[in-house]
Amino acid sequence: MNLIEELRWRGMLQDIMPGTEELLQKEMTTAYIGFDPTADSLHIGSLVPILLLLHFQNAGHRPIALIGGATGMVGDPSGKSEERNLLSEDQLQQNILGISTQLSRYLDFDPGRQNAAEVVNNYDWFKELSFIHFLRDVGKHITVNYMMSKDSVRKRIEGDTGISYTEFAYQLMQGYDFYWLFKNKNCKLQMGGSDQWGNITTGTELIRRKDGGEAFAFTCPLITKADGGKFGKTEKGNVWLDAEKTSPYQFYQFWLNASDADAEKWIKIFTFLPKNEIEELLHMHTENPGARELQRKLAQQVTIFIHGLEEYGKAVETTAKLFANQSAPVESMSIEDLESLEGVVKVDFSLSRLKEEIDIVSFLAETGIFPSKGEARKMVQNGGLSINRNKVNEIGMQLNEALLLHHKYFLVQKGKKNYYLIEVG
RNA sequence: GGGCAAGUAGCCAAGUGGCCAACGGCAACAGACUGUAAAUCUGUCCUCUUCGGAGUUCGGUGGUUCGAAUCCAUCCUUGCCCA
Repeated sequence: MNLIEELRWRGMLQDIMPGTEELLQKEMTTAYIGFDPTADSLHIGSLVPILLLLHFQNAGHRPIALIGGATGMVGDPSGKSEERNLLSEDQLQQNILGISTQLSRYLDFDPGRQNAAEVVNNYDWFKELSFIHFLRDVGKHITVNYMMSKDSVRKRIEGDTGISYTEFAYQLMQGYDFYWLFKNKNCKLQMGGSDQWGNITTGTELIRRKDGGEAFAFTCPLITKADGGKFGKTEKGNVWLDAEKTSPYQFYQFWLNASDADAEKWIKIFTFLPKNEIEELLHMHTENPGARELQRKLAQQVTIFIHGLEEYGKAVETTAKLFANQSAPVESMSIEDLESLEGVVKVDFSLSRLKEEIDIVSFLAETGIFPSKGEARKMVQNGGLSINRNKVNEIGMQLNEALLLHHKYFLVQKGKKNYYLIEVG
């Protein structure tokens, strides 16, 4: 299977320009994908582009990850129904740093390799480009009519929020990126999410008109959930690649909780498992979906890829302790079990405060598990709270030392899946 | 610069002087059912609360009124048309 066939099989190919496949057969090709510095860490939404670059590199081609230091200052209108707020320059600097560090972890930069990966920042070429030169060298080649026909622009023009000149010009900047890389890095291919198609084709158009050059592109479908929800969100917000923001345990849990339909698609996209192995897994899953082997494998592969084998091991262990035998009495958990729960939110609580006898609602608010007593109360009244595996049925329940596990801990559950370990001392 | 229209909770959206913390839908969270799944049903969903209430909201500011999301003035933002 060549690269394109493989990506097609994995469901990672949306649009592709004619000639792209031939190009990839013919020569070692350089391709790039852009990453927006909208936060100081990548989240799992950016995982797909990273994986694309890796597949690309594994197929013997040369990947470039572009960080949008310049374009991030402007804002991409694609997929946005409203004008965006600009990030401060300080914030951007921080984000660029965070993201480039992360990217370097996942791609192979070994200079001994002929197709070693590279990270570039488009600020490096935009900082020297004056507005006048940009207008003369870039703007002159693309008509407004052409720019307006792009989906991202047209939606905003037809909608009732409008689009600023700044965001309108965004596609020209991205187009220029492609042109610059084409000229300076012999980069002939751009990849990206399907929402980038319009921006990408502005680039190939610019290369053609300005230089008579031929450039190529393909895009990957945007990841969706079968139930129509947003991909990559949990009750805690985004799922980040940064272990500080989303612990490996929480990361593992995210994938483990994938629905059957999603897991079937995601196993192909988010793992590098070969076709025959995936087909076997899918078969097993159809036979017995309740075993959730597919979700387990998916979570395993992605967690190992992002956080490594060791962190994966801890995540599985924690999962086993918390979920394997949920009806077992909480006493079956040893003090070691509790102490080694990795990635579960841990909170310290004062023993003297506990000795005063504290009602459950105040306790939940004071530990920060809930932002206010009102919210804690609502959750308890909804039957959504357990302490040491016992559902709290009474709003006025008092906590005291006698209830501590191993004289030291409370295991608090918010809903079924969110655990907190409170250490009292 | 002139004319017209619009701005309501995370989003969409109803309300057009008191019965409005504001109909409805989506999203989100929890419960039941299950497989830590989906679908379905139920509850919660501005903030705080001693669960009796209290406080702050309907682009901003000022005003009319016993009383304003609703009326008036003015400013801001956005769209459409004209110059």
